[in-house]
Amino acid sequence: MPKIGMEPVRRKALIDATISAIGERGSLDVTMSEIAGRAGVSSALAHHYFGAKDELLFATMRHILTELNIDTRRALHAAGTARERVSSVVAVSFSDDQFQPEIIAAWLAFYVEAQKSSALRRLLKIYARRLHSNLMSGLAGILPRNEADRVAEATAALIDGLYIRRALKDGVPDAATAIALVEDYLETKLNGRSLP
Amino acid sequence: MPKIGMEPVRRKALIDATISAIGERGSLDVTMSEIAGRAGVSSALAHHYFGAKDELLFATMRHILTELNIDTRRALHAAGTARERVSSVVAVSFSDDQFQPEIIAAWLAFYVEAQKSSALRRLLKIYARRLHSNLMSGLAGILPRNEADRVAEATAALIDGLYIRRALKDGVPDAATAIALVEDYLETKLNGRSLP
Amino acid sequence: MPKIGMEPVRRKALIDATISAIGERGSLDVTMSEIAGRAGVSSALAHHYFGAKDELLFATMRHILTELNIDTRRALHAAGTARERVSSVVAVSFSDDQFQPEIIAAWLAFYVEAQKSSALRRLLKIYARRLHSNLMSGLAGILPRNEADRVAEATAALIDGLYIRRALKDGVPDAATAIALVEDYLETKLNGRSLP
Amino acid sequence: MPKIGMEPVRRKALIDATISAIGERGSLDVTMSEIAGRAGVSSALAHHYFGAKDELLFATMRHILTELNIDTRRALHAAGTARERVSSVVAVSFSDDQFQPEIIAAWLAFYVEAQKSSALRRLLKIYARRLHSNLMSGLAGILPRNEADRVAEATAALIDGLYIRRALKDGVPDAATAIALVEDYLETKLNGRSLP
DNA sequence: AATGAATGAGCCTTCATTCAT
DNA sequence: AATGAATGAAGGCTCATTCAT
Repeated sequence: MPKIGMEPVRRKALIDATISAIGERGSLDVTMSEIAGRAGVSSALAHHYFGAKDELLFATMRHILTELNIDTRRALHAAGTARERVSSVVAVSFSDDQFQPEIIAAWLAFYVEAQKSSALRRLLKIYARRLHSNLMSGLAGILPRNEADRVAEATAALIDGLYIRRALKDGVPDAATAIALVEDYLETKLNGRSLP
Repeated sequence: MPKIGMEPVRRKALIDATISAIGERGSLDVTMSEIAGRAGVSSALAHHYFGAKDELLFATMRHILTELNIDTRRALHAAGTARERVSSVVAVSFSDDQFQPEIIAAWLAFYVEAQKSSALRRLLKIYARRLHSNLMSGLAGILPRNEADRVAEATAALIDGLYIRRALKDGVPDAATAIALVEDYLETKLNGRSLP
Repeated sequence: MPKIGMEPVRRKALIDATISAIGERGSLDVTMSEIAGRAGVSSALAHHYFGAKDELLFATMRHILTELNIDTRRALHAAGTARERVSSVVAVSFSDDQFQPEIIAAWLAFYVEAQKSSALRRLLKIYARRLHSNLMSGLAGILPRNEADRVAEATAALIDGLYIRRALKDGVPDAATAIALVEDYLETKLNGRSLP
Repeated sequence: MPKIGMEPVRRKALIDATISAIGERGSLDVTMSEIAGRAGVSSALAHHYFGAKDELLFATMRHILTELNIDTRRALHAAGTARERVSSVVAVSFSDDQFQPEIIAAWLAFYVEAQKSSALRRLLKIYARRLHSNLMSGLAGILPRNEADRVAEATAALIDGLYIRRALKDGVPDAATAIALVEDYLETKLNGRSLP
């Protein structure tokens, strides 16, 4: 077997391993050895490719955000009406790819870490801004700007809130229930409304 | 004067120190020495009173929850109508005592830690249940049980979501805006409704 | 046995251990564990008292310099004439306490480390300045300022040079020979001279 | 073009890179990667040609010594009288090629490393012996053997001492001053002397 | 001839925890 | 009631070195 061009393979494996490790431990308190072990390589190699733990974590968060963004783009593209745009954004947030224990745990852990790391904070702010603007891309066609803004804000908070509650595990809303809750809110707010 | 009856004083000081340390660092990654230092005692003493770091953290979370509960009890007691009961629960969540950076950071950090510690998880579930039942104590007088349940669920998620978004700091909703968002949601859902 | 007031004891033990470790290895490439082990404590304790390896090394160098300075002070105090002052400075440099393998090796190693550490460099410069001024305290009474300065410079270089050559071990000048060489130089330069 | 006969080119490049790396860092604590990088090759290649770091360092020291020896040979060849021979040896030691920060730092670093490595120690002893015999090749024509030996010893120590002091940088003797100091010493010792 | 890939070993450092006083 | 003394255990990171290509 040729051993060339391994870099992208290893990077991907390490990021995946990071997600699963964080998911299992439920926090960023995972060792580089643990991560490297899951990826089937030595911890030295993880350092070789990412320089430091911080950077591996950062790359992982960025990866998650990128995936979310890709999914969202795709969903928005498939949406027809403004109303559908809004729903599709919500739907992606609770899709099987996103709303799974490991990703949720990672998400939460990164929120905490963001308190210390300005790089991570920046990343999460980008996510927040994107979510808002994605929601607005639909809401702006239905409600007056002002109101649309407020509804987008609330919807985003609702999504994050459902994520955090999901983290408590057992008993709490599954994806379907979560979506229903958000849609119910949207329905109430948008009911009978539509810009002329 | 003999130094007698210091225990409650030290416990309180250590818990306060824990909150402020967590608030400043933004995570539970604070050392026992750091906490003890803030409380003006040796780390050995912290162990003497709490046994282990876990237990100090646990006691701290319980303290925060207890405070929240006391505030809520008081607010509910002062509320007249069912509608007021709902609003008072929301108001307490965003009161000056609760919605401050240190407490928010601690809150978030505990959510993450709860993934590992079942004791903490239990505590947070109690909080979730209490919040739900407090909201229900008002909503049940206005909406049919089923619907009330759903609104309570959404309201709780909304509150938590606003907390988490506040953690990203700058620019994000202050207490007044946060309350307005929740109240707006409630208004829409309860508008014109009232059990006969 | 009471275990209080150990700090000065441990600091001393650790510094001594550092000197002997450096002396044996012949360089600063000694591990904290090695040093701590020689001092009969854990490496964690070494960090507890000195914070970091750098600081332990720095403290060690300072210790050596301080000892040298004390010895020199004492010798100068005992010296009668200006000529005797010069000789006493030289004598101390090659005294049993200073001119021993361990100290010489440490000395040399610190010179190298000084290239990287400005703190150490400062320390060694202080040593150089002190040596010069100590020599001058005698020479100034014998030669005109200009010439005295030059002789002091050469004497200092000679001393350092003999140290470095001693580091190569076996065969090379022992203390007596070293002193003889320096004194021979001084004799030639000072012969028949004395300020009126 | 086939890349043939690269060996000598690479060896030279690696040795030069080693000197400059050591000179910059001020110690032998340079990584193989750093050295290889400076030479524009991979660290694996450095191992390919030199086997191990030790050997690269050894080869580097030998290179420096060889250069010094060549320069000295040439200078001695050009010298007419015995007195000139002595001066030419001194002059080479402080020539632009030798008395430059990088070389001085390397020199010093190697002295330290020699404590551990007997191979290096042997090398430095050869240097010491050569320096002595080169000086003697002049002094023996002027002073009786005994005295000549002593003066050679002192001169060598003086040279090394001036090197070490130069390592402390700023303010300390430049080449001209260094030479003046040594020549002044020689002048005093040789003044009016000459073997019949 | 040359290198990317990979690792084992080791070091500094941190920290919760214990214990004697 | 309180603390200084002390440590074991563990983690991040570095680096010389090897190997397959």
